[in-house]
Amino acid sequence: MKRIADSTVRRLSLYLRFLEEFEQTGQLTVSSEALARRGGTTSAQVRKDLSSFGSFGKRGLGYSVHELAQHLRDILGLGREWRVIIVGAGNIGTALAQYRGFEQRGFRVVAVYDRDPRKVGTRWDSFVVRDIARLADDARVERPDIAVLTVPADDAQAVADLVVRAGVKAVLNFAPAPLHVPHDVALKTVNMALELEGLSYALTNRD
Amino acid sequence: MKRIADSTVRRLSLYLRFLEEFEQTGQLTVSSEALARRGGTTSAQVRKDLSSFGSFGKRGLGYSVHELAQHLRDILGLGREWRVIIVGAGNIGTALAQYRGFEQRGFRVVAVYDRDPRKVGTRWDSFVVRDIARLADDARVERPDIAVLTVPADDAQAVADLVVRAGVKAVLNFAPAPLHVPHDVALKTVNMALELEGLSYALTNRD
DNA sequence: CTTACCTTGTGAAGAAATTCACAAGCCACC
DNA sequence: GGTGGCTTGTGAATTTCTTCACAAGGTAAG
Repeated sequence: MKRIADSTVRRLSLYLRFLEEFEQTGQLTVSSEALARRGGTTSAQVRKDLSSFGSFGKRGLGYSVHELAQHLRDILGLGREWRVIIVGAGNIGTALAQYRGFEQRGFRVVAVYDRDPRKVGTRWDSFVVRDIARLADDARVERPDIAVLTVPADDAQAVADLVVRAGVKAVLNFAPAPLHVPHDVALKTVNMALELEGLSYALTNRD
Repeated sequence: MKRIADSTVRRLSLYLRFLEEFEQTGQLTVSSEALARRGGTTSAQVRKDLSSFGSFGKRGLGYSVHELAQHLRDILGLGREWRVIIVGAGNIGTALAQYRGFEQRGFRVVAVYDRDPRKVGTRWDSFVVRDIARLADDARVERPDIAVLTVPADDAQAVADLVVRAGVKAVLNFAPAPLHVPHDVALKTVNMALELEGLSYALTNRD
C-alpha cells in the first residue's frame, strides 16, 4: 500500500465523525457528495481518500453509513483501546485528563505524571498524580501506547526522550517546541500559540 | 502581494520562536541553514518562505537575528495587543484563560463567558465568568478581536454565529466540529481527537 | 427486459508546494 | 583591489495534492 498523507488521515477521522452523526439520525446510506458538503470539501476528494484503502461504495447508491464507519474505524485503528499517559499536571494536562471525549474514542488515560513534589500525590478526578521518576518503572508494567506531553517548552525534549526510552511509540506534544524522536515513534505537535499567530496574521493582512 | 499559504505562515511563527531563542544566546546572525535545522525543514524552504515578503538577508552572511525577528513580528501582526475572549468555562477554557504564554505574545484575555448559571459569577484567576447573554453588549464596548471557543460540539456553530454577529473577526475553535463563518472572518480549528486518531493510525499501520 | 437516472472509482489534467541548483552579492584576508 | 569562500534570492524542475471528467456499474420504474 502506498504512503498515505497526513491530511488524508485527518479527513478520514472527520468522515468517521460525520458518519456517526448520520448513524444517529438513522440514515442508512450516504453519498460522497453529502459527506463532502458536511466536511467542507469536494466529493472527488472524499472518493480519492477512500480509494486508497478499497472500494467501499456502491455505484448509483453511495456508501452504507454503518459499513463505511466500521471500515474507517478499522483503518484508523480505533477498534481497540489505547493506553494514554499524561505528563505534566498543569492546567492543560488537568483539562485533558478530565476530558471525557477521549474515553469515548478508546483513548484511556491510565496515569498522570508530574515532577513537582507539591503536585505529586494530589488527586484529580480518579487520578493520583504520580512522580515522573516512577514513569519508566510503571511503563514496564502498564505498557502505555501514547504519551501526551503538557510540560513547559524547555523540558519537552527531555521528557520526550524519557517516554521514548520507556517504550512509548506515539507522542502528542502540547509544548510549543518542535521535538525530535526516533523514526519508529509517531509524533504530533499541537501548538496553540501558532494558531493564534495565524489568526493575527489573517487579521493584519486582511484584503 | 500574492496569497500566502497557511503552512508558510505557520513556519514563519516557528522561525520567530527560534530567532528569539537565538537572541537570548546573544547570537547576532543566523543562516537559513541554521534556522532550517532548528525547525526540521530545509534551507531552501526557509528562504522561499521569507522571499514572499522581501529580502531580509545579506548574501554570504545570513540574517540579522534581531532584524529578521522584527520583520516577522511585523508580518505576523504581533506588534500590537489583540483582545481575546474565551467562550466556554469548562476545563479547557479555564486552562487557556490561565495560560501565561498568550499574554507574552500580545494576546490579552479580556473576558470569559459561559451560559451555565452555576459558573457565571465564579472567579478564576483574575476573571469573573460572565453570562454569555452579555456577550453582544460587552463586545460593543470592549471590541474583542479574537474569540476562543471551548464549548461542546453541539453548541459550537451557534456560539460562532453569536460572536460573528458581535463583530469578532477571528475565531479559534476547540470544539470537535467544523464551523462555517463568513469570508471576512478568520477561522482555525484545533481538534485534539483528530490528532490522537492520527497517532492511532500511525501505531496501527506501522511498517 | 429495457430505459432513465445516479453515484462510484480512477486515470489524466491541473494546481500547489517543495526542492534543486546556480548566478549574484557580500565579507575578509592578503 | 583582487581572490576565495559563504550564503542569499529565485527561476526551473520535481513532487505532492486536488480537481476534473467520464466509463463502469448499479438501482428503480414501467
